[in-house]
Amino acid sequence: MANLGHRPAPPRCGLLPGDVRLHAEAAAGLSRDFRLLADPVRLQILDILAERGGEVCVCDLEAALPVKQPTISHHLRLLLRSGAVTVDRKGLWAYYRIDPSDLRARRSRLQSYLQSLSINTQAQPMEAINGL
Amino acid sequence: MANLGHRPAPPRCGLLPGDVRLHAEAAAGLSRDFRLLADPVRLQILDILAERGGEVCVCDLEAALPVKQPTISHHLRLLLRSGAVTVDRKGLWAYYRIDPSDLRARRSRLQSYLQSLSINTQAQPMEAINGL
DNA sequence: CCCATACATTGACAGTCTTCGATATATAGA
DNA sequence: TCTATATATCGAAGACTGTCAATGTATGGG
Repeated sequence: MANLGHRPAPPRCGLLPGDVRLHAEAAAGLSRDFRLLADPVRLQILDILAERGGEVCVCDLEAALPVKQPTISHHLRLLLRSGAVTVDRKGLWAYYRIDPSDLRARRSRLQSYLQSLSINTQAQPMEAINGL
Repeated sequence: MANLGHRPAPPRCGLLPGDVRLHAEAAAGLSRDFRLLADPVRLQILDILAERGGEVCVCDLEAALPVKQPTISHHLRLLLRSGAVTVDRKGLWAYYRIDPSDLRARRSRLQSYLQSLSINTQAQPMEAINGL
């Protein structure tokens, strides 16, 4: 119905129906993971938290980063709500730290997506992927 | 000059000067990498390109994805300008494919950042990291 | 109590991003 | 040359995001 004589016989145009290997739901979840890391300030916050594991208060971050305190609190809330970091409040201070198990899970997800991208670009046969 | 008697002796507040392990420039570059992958449609496009390595035209993507053709062209342009994909125009069709070496470089960058985050969260002594 | 400090929250603004209709460009068959 | 198709581009609308001043909340010293 789509090829009535005017098309120059496209090699495989319109062959994909509506189902893709990575369906919309999984793509949305993955994109959320990537989006959390798609901001330079958040990347720096996580780096500082990792560098000094466990004894970083907000004022430390404020001193080290090029943004004001409300902005840092905003980013920390995003990191907190996504589960990437935890808080430990002591007196006036709030000590944030990376949640190691969450980080592992997150890295595993991103890695396996990026890995799946490169399987077929290395000129490997399809059978190697279908086994996953 | 900052501790004049009213501060309850904060453990290490304000210790970080202005230099962080991950400086702003590197963080900006990394965040650009993550941002490219921070959209579900782009993730699906890359997945489809990887699944069928090399013979995917825009109309294939249009048939498989939940967005209209101008949107797909827009995302393809972003992927193209960042170097993640290449085009091969033949007649009416444009065949996009993943650039394997760019993908490798990109994955290596993201991986080494995520790796650096987890070193200190595994309860390792500081000396192990200072050696890097 | 009063005050200083650390951090959170609010509200507003500016910039960016995604999306799509409309339109343009290019290619190829008749 | 005329028409149909594939893709690109333009322009605008709407949503989302990062930023910060102002303000609120809680804690602790004097």
